[in-house]
Amino acid sequence: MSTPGRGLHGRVLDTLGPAITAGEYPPGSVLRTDELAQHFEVSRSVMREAVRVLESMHLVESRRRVGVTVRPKAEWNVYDPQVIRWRLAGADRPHQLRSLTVLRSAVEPVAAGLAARNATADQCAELTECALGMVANSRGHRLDKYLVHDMAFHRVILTASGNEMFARLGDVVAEVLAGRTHHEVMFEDPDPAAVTLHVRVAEAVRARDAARAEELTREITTGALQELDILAP
Amino acid sequence: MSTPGRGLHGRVLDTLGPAITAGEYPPGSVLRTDELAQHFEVSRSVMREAVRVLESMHLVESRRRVGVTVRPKAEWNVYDPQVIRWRLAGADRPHQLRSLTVLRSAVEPVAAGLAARNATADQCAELTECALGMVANSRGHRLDKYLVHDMAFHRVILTASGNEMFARLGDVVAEVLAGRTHHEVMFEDPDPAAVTLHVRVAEAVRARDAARAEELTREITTGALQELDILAP
DNA sequence: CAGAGCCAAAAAGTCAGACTTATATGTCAC
DNA sequence: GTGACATATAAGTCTGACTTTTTGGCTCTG
Repeated sequence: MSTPGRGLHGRVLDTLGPAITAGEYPPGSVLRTDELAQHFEVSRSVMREAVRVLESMHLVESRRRVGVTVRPKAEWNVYDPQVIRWRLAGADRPHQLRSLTVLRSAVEPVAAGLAARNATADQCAELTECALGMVANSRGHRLDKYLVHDMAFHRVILTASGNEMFARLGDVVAEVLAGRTHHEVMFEDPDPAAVTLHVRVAEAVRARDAARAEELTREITTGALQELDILAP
Repeated sequence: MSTPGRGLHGRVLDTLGPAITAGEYPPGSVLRTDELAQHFEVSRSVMREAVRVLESMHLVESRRRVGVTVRPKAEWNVYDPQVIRWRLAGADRPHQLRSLTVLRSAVEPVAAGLAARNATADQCAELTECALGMVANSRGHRLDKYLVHDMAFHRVILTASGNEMFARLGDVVAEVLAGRTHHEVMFEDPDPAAVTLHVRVAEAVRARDAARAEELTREITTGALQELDILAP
């Protein structure tokens, strides 16, 4: 998923990015390129490249005679996959997870509706395959295998919608689902009702029933939201 | 909105970014840092910074011994405001506009529902103010003033939802609305029905009626979609 | 004492050149 | 043909000198 160590500047970002998104340097903090370069033991050129990347994510702003200032959270490019990963790895993971789940609840139903209209035969087949895979691994503590099919299912839906903006959320959704399985409380087998819903969505898409696909997906995402409310009311 | 000329590397990006997103360099094309530096008449350090930014947007990939290769469109960070702006300014503007409008149709209704739950008194007031501003400028070719209130209205909804991911779409929606007014066919006064819907959304939010706010907003975004279908069926 | 204007320091920005490192590709022996 | 090896190439890194912008204080004046 991630691309660790793609150059020295990447190594710097791997620790500076998480530090900033975790609020270690509060908004308004001023950093100096030279000091950072010394601290990370890299040349100024490398440090400057790293700062440029942070700047393009709107995490910081670089101004002459003042330095590199951390921007308020509200201005960050929260859709940048890198930023999302950093935040999911940090302290406000729960908050981030909730935000993303709400986003899912808005996007996925509409995407499913579009998928019912636009999915190719191959995509329909892949969808049912994923759903069957979920069913097959829904009992007996096979959470890992279940997860693989679950992620694939949602990715296919988003891709099959035919909307590039939706498609690009595949990674995000996958990360949310993985996070739920690995870090949150999910020891037991998945909810059978949820599994059934996935199967029915696949059927609806195959049957080109957009309204039903949308409604069923809405039930899935609503379930995901409720799950969060139960964990952290 | 944009930040023109924030350094030499920014100047380079202003022409190289649009060129890439416009497909001027098709996916797989190989660029060389040195050649680019010469072409733009900047030093290699500056060019490298520009490349790093493009890389963080997943527009290109830089590899040793190979060069800077343009990535396939499907991998671009299409949520990056900068990328969105570049694409809106380029050839696939219609396509981008459609994608964004579909995204709006998914997000805004849910955001409105949440706004009805979470909006502060101030935000409710601001919302009605915007709606009234729209009404006041809905007749007599006052499209510019109407647009200002329209953009503000949707921005307030997205912000008041309390979801940071939704809030960050304020700029995008504003740009879509502005685009529709300035570049697409919209000589006449706005549809009176749409104006009324905005007023009713404001009322619903004030009345804390989430379901109604969501449904009314869905009608607004559906209208926006139909508008596109009429223009380019 | 207030305000305008000026000066100097500070930090980012830019450049040029030398050197290092990874790696794609071609070559040669087997 | 296959594997090991050599080579060329382009990115990556570092350093040091120089430029530019901007801020904050200082002075001069009314």
